[in-house]
Amino acid sequence: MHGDFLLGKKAAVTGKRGLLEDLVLNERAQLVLISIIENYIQSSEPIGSRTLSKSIGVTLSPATIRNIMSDLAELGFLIQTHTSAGRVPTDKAYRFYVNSLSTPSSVPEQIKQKITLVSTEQGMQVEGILAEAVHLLADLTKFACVVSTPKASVSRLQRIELIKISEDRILVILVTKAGVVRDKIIFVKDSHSQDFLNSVASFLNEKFKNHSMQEIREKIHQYLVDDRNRYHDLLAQAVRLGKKAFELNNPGEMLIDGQMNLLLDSHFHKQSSVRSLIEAFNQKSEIMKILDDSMRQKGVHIFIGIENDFEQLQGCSLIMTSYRNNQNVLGSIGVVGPTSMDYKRIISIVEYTAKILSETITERSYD
Amino acid sequence: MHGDFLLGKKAAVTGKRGLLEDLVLNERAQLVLISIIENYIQSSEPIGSRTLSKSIGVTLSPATIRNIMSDLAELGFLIQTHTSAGRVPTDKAYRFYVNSLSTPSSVPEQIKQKITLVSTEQGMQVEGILAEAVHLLADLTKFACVVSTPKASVSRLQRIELIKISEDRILVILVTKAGVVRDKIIFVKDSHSQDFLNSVASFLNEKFKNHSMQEIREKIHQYLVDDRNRYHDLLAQAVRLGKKAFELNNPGEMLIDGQMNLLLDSHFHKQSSVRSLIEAFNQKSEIMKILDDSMRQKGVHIFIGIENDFEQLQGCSLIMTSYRNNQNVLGSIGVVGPTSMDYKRIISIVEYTAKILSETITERSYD
DNA sequence: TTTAGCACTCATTAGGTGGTAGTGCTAATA
DNA sequence: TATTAGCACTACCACCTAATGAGTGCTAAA
Repeated sequence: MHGDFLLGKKAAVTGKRGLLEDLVLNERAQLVLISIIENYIQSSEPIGSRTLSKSIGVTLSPATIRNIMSDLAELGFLIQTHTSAGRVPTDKAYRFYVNSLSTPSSVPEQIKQKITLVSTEQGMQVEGILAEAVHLLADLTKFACVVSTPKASVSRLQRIELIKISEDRILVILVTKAGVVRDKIIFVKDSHSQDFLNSVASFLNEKFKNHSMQEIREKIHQYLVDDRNRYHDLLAQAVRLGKKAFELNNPGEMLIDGQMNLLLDSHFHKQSSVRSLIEAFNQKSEIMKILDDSMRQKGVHIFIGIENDFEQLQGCSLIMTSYRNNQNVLGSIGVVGPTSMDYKRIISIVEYTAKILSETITERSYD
Repeated sequence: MHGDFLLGKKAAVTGKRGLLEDLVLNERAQLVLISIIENYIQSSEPIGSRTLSKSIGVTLSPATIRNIMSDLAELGFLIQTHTSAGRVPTDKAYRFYVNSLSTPSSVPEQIKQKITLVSTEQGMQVEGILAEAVHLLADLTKFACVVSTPKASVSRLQRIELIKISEDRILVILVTKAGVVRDKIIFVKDSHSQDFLNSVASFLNEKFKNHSMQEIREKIHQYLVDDRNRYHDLLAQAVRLGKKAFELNNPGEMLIDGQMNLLLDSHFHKQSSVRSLIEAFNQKSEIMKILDDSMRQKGVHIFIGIENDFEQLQGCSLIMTSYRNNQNVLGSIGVVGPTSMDYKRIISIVEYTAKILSETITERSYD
């Protein structure tokens, strides 16, 4: 066998197309591979040597290309759906392709103009802004898009308010630094006066402003186990109410838009079963995990095919990135599409949308 | 022609199957029609005379049935997809069928047990409860389901609260009688003290408790045009803030669940284009209209095929009903499915779910 | 190292066949 | 008169077949 000839000399590695890490292909092989991928992204038909030899810039006979393709297949970049069909890029090929996109392409001015969020003008809350952003993204990409709402546990307290609305119910309002307002109702056994609630609230505000919900919960727990506080009545009551008020009842949520887009995407039907997709979207928790993961890392995060851990989504690629305010990373936003998506375009759109979203939310923040 | 023989004598009209209004079919024709419909609902295959002659209770030869079918077709209850195919019910037939379902069938105990809302236990707000209800409904019916959130304009004020969260921002909390909490942030030019906001809030509470948002807006408008109030500073300020606070910024919303279910329904692919469905769900406003309409009427509301005004949904049937608290109708909930759905079953499930939802929300109300 | 040529594979398409489920019509029957 | 049996006819469907064409791998020549 002579598949070795693709293994580039050092010269190849320093070629124009920035090669990364362990992938070593000579320049011509790269050209062919990228050409196949870009063709396939456009047509979603298997690419044959003859077709390629025409569309590729360099003059190479179909036979030569066949040799190269054959070797690329052997290295796991291409597969055939059947003998005598053209070749189709594998996940590995897309990974190579995405890595080779060194300079992120900028968003066309025309699309930039479309990426604006008008919900702020209508005095909408953070959730409303996120809903608009994810809808916009779905509209531009024509794929399914997801966004996670700011995590309650990491967000820091700007203000808490307790409002008596009936004898046994207290409305708790939490405003976080990020400008998110959460309300919930807690039920109490004995009635409290509004005055009392006010002093509890101001105690909690004073004590916990700027602390994260997580921290607050821990501190309250401390108070509760600390015996000495039992004797101070107001404090004890305040802490007890505070415990209820800060109890996590809002598991991080996510918004989905454009699921249906996937189903009429021609690229899509060829590779993934509709049924598993539906299951995937019904079981939000798994997608949440992926969103959470990409919150922790900077920049755009790309999962191609099997690279994500969620089996039902392994026929898809995910492009995720985080959004933030001045101070903190708040959540992430991204798209779910076929592995044969137009990465260049989608990545740039996701990136730019997240940027606009971040700016919009920063305006709303109290940091 | 002898199609006339289906036109029932008066005797037929008083037959067991309750016939409504203008539809006059003799008993045997009804039996055949209903039999066809029920067969088709089950199999979603065109029904032929031979098949029917076996499955139907009465002994009728295929030839006789053919005669009846031919006449039913002439009257617009059946169509053929092509010569020599069996017959398929039209919208008119389903309408007849639904009307003939005089006694609403009860929900099987087994399903009743599944229809429970657990979100209340987790201290969730009304929106959370609605989300759970619509998800449940989608799960049970395997169709797409929608629910409209309580209309802001008709809901009545329980309590308003104004909270200063920064120099130029005030958080407005509105609690309605139905237990819905709405928050929004308003921006103001000059800073107000919290004490001032408190007196404004208590003024507004006193003045407007139990009034609908719509009424409140009108009254505020009155105040503003009434010159005399201008000289009373507190009042004038309060009214100005109140105007901002009560401004409608929350257009009635709706939640959708289970859209994807439609796409793998076998009945469905046969009749409606996926594309128009997707458009339908992207353009929520039209579905909102239908939900609004069915809020105004009592009981379950059924739109079969072309009976709804929204072109994109005319391949579907909609089953809608309202939910309420003790005092008011709040919104509506329902399903969107193929015209050949199992009406008996779906109607009863929608009805029962709405009942449970109403009970759950009533518990949350302040009426 | 590249290319031309050739034999081969396999999906897709079009045409043809028999079987089947359905119809409408007519004439016989109860 | 209402019902039924019988028959000719239609159209879909599943199956086969042959032809087409895009693609491959291999080999030998340039």
